[in-house]
Amino acid sequence: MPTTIRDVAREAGVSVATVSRVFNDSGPVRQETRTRILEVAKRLRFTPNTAARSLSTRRTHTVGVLLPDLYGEFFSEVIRGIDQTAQQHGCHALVSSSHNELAEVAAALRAMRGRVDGLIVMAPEVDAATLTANVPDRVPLVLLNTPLCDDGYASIDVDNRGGAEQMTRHLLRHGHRRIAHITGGARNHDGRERLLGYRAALSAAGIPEDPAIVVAGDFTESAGHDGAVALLALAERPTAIFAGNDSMAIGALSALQAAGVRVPEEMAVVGFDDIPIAQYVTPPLTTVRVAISSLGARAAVRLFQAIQAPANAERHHETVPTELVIRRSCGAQRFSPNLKEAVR
Amino acid sequence: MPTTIRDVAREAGVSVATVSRVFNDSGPVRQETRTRILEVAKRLRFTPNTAARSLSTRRTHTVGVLLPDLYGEFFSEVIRGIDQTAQQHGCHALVSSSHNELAEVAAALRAMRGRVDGLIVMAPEVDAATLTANVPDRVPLVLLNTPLCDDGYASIDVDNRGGAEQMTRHLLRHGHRRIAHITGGARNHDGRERLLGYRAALSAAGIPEDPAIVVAGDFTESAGHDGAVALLALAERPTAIFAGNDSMAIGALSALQAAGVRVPEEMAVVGFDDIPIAQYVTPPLTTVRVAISSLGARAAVRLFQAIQAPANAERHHETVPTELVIRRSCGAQRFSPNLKEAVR
DNA sequence: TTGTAAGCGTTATCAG
DNA sequence: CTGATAACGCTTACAA
Repeated sequence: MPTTIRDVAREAGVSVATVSRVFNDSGPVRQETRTRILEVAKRLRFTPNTAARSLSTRRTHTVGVLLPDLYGEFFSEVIRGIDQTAQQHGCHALVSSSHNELAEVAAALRAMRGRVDGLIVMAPEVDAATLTANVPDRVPLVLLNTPLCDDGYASIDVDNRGGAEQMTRHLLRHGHRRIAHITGGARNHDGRERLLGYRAALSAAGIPEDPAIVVAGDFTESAGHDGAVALLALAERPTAIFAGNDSMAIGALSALQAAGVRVPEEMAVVGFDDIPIAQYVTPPLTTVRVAISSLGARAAVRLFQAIQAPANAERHHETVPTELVIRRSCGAQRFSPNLKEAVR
Repeated sequence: MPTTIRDVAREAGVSVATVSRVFNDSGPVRQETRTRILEVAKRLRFTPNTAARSLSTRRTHTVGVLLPDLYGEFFSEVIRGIDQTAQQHGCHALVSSSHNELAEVAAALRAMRGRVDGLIVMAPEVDAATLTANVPDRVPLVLLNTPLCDDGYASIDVDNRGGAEQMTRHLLRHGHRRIAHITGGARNHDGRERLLGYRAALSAAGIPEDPAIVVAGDFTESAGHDGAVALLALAERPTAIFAGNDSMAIGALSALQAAGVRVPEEMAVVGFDDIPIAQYVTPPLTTVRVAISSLGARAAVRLFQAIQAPANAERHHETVPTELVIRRSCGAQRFSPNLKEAVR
């Protein structure tokens, strides 16, 4: 039996309405009354009941966050960005992770119904049908790194294609002609886009793609490791490995190290994401920087806009730019001596 | 105006009570009636309102998770463990991160009031007073890696001291006499415990601690990097660096690499945690394994026990064991050829 | 097996 | 400036 607004009202000799006004700054209350109420409330350790409040106001002050998986640094950065922004808006983040199957996403979406004021969905494999079938029309939605770009949803993603293209061009510029790619999986949006960027750069340079050096991965270190092992076994080895993300690049690095292949002298290795640890591996990783936590923050900001003004919320797609970060693993640092980028 | 239980009742020609019974499997309902109700509910896309439900039942089906910060892989693993367990219990995780200051913890704690059925608090610097002042007596609580061990709270932590002691002994056994330690910060519980373990092993071996080679860190890669740089500048260098966690060990590795100091030949480097990436750095990192995600899962399991049976919930302290993982960075692998531990 | 109706703790509308 | 009181949507005795 926690203290209720009624207890406070009785004890302070006022009505519940007045107490409510004090706690919500709605309507006028005489200063004297106000302090008395606040005093009583503190003494009684009163905290408004959230459920009752949201039943009445139809606001939960909670945003749902659907994540594909919680592995690695990437997601923890995203959550951080979201959570910080949410806190600034006096809201909480209800997270639900490990959803890779479409059915799981659907279930998670339904489970969020009524618990949240809005939803940030990061499901690289989600489709519009699943979304419309499981999200009530009224809850604002922001999509993060999903394939749906112009279907009338507010969405944000990283410039995967542009970043991958830029990285590939960078390698080409430094003389590489046989550049391998370890993908993020055929069904993953980010992975597919990065592959497309890689291809675009290659074809722009008039280099035909060799399927033998495009190996399938899944964004884990072990996939990167195995991918590199497979590439090393090739009769005609590539001179550079472009991993679909940093985790795989680090896995590749370890495989090369174990095989005695020097990086970058014998093989250049580059990644994507610029996770915090990237600059601390050996050799420091050349990669494509994505401002991960600001990606989350940006999604949250747009979500709150939509929550506050559902009517004129823009449903457009937004692309967060990427930036090439040249460190030592590509062997090209001397060409662009970006010294600030050296370890600390 | 989303569909309510009343709409469904009217449309199905029954009372709200019956609809409620169907949705909660409480009380008997004729099969025929049940199907009809379910049909109508589906057609009307009815979802029970969570707020109303929890106002009535006093259950939120949500557990709060308070985290000190969301950096690095460690926390994302913890969340994953918690979330998975929560999902099994039909619950959600409300996470709140970035709380390092005591005042922030207090605020976050208060903000969770009434929104959660229980709380998992991971605040390495929290004290009993803050807790009791801000958590209603009734909500079950599980403490994760906090200094409070026997104050009548249910708590779990890692065997920091034992693990650190074991690691230090391992280094001693392999001939090291001058072992440096990069700490996790004086105010951090885990960091302090690990330091204590380090000291215990040294003193058991009759080696006096040299304050010059115990440098302060904060669990970030850059602290590890800077710590290693400082150690290298010493007139009398250590022969081994025991970093308080893997992130710092990786930072140290990068500093040594940059300074041209070979690991493990000239300097052994070891860490703590065994984050997923540890086996993929160069050289693969010798460390102390903590089953991180099961740590989170374990906390969640105990929390649900307490939620289900608040009366006889055990308030004891639980220590999760650690395990020495010997890889190459300590230079001792030949002594215990734990080959399965080689990369993949 | 089903219905009625009294809460659950707030907010908000209207009077005063 | 303050007080009654009707929602808000659901659960749950208690009746039927």
